[in-house]
Amino acid sequence: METPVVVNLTLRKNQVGAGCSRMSRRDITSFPARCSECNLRRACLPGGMEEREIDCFNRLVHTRHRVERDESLYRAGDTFKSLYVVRSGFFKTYAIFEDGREQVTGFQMVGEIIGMDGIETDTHQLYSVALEDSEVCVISFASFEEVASHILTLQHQFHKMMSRELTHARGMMMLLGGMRAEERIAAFLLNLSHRLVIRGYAATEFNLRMTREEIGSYLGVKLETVSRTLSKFQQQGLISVQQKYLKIHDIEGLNRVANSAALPGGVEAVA
Amino acid sequence: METPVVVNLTLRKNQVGAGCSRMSRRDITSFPARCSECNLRRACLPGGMEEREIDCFNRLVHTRHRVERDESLYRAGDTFKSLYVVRSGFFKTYAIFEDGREQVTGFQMVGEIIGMDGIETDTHQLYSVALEDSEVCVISFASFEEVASHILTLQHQFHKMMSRELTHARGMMMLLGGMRAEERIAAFLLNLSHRLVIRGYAATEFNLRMTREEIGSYLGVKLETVSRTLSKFQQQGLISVQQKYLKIHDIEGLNRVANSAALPGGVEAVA
DNA sequence: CGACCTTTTGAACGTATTCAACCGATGTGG
DNA sequence: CCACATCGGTTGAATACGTTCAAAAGGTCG
Repeated sequence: METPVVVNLTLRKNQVGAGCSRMSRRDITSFPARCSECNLRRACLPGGMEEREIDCFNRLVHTRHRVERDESLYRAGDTFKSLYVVRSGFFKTYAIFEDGREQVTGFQMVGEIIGMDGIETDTHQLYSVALEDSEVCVISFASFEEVASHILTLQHQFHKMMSRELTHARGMMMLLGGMRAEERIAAFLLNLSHRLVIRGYAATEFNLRMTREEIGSYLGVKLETVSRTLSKFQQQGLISVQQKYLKIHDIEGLNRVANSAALPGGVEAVA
Repeated sequence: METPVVVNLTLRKNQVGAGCSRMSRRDITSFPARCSECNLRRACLPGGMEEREIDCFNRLVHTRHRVERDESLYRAGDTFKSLYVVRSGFFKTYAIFEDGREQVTGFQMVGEIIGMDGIETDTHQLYSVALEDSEVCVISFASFEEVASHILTLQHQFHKMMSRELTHARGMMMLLGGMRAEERIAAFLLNLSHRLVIRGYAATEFNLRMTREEIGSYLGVKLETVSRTLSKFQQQGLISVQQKYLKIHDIEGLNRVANSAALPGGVEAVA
């Protein structure tokens, strides 16, 4: 990476207007709240850093960014410049097969990082789209690497986050390679619930932000199978669903369904 | 990572004898050939580094290590201390479900890195086993991070390698989530072939180092399906197989089978 | 309100799994 | 060195799971 370390406020400036659903310039709100005051700081990149270091890191976060529902954060083929941390809202990433089929590769909620798919080739491999009105913090990757080389904690934290991505991907490989439809869907619900709990939300009651088709695409089953399975879980009294609204009645029961082929490391590692 | 940067020559010393197939001390050959003279250097971690930097990096590689067929390089639960680069031979990594089932998560050949599954938690998540007599270079990760903070090229190269791991894992997610058995197996063969070519081996003729069961586990199908599919490919004149020996007759034909659901980025990204 | 999209549910179908038998290669011990 | 046990691989037949096709209901948004 030869890029000089300069502040890049005009993020993706050449791409505005390239597509109908791209981010437009007015969305850029210059200067976010400070990282040291952000309540996501523990889970975010500065995790484990000292006050002084966080201030230093803070300089990397040039912009906060609004992304409306159905807007792209980036697209496959876009030049990779930045990582994004979800500050509010909900995203999906997906890839497109040559034959046009779309496969969801992940859902990201508050505090999670988006954009690592661009690091290898300096070009994004995936599409990232907001599933609801959202906000992200934008971190210039070149600057980030520069700073990380001065702050070992940060470097290590980043390696851990990439490693966590890998763990997650591996969990998905195991889910897709070794679990049946019911198990996958149970694991998926438990994972969602788990991630919500961590963020202080209710564990057993939430709105699905994605469609059945997106869930199915992510889990490697058809949307009809998702629908049928959710109905079945409802009949069994494990959950209740009406459209996007989902309530888990028997988290232990779901665990039993998922755990008939459970992964070591539990729910975090899956889906 | 609070670990002080010290040379750790007595790699995994407390674990010798813990299991029957562990590496034993006599396997440690102190000091390998120099990285700058290694013909893997381009593809390996020092990729893109200058002569001077490579020398610096070279100091990280404390030991070369023999691992015999069926021996573990590490096991899930082991403390993570080092990354390993395959210098010769062939490995598989796998995870074990709670119910005892084993799932292969990857095959590694010459020049590929093993061990990143330990970074997140400082504990290995996977098992790594040699499928034939092999040799690895051992890189202390703490020292590595230290050095990487001084050599931006190295840091960036490492980020790229982790990112490549992610790309690969994502490719597998797509393969497992979106392809049918025939497609998976075709993609797998093409991927093997591709990786061999890169390393200067014949593209169309090689010995499978793994069993049908391991292939199946990796691809999310049963061993019988692997066997049947290989037989079918043979009948179609695409390949010929006898036991482990495999010859590809029609690489384009295989491509067509795999490409009925091809991934963007081609064969590299898959399997 | 009407058009469209998402979801649900049913029935027929197809692919991969399961169960089982058999073959061949490999390796060990008498 | 051969006999035998074991492991890996192949192949067939029955089964099960998830898909596909189809129709209709429920929501959402202009």
